[in-house]
Amino acid sequence: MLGAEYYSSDALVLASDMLGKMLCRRSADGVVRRYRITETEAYLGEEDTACHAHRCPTGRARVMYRAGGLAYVHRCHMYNLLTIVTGPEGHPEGVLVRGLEGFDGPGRAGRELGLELSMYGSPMSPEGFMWLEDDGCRPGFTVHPRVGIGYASEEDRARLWRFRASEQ
DNA sequence: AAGACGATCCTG
DNA sequence: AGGATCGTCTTT
Repeated sequence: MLGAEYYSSDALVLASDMLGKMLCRRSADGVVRRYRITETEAYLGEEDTACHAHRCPTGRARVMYRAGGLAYVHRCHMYNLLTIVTGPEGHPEGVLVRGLEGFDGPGRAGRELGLELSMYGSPMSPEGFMWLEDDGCRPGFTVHPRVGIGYASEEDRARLWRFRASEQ
């Protein structure tokens, strides 16, 4: 089980590191399901014009300003997406979960996890709804531009901050 | 109070 | 290419 210290690194380091980790979800009936993370994206601070917290510290992204290890659940169209808050308090960053094994895409992953907005800000720990476990899997990966951020600056759109685990 | 838009997905 | 569909933010 990965504890609070794990989430204190920055989102760029953690986005690739989370590939292959198990995302564990305990549902209301107590059943725990585990999903391997296959795709992520990093959102890195106020300077990142693609980040929800860019010049907007009081809106829905306010949880990104807290110390890493919390769930930032937010709605996009009809789907709830999961971003895992990372880094130190006061620096808004996080890792968007864009794919789980068998559930490609952030919306599909969120739907499978049964994400609800009431999980906003909950800790990534067995005390909360979800947590991460490391079972030793260390996949190779490829890097890509982030998706769906047409509103961001040209240089931020060009950053290769999306990470996909290689097929094995 | 009303409108615009989105870190998406599905269908045709 | 376009519709679904709702929370959040912006504008009246």
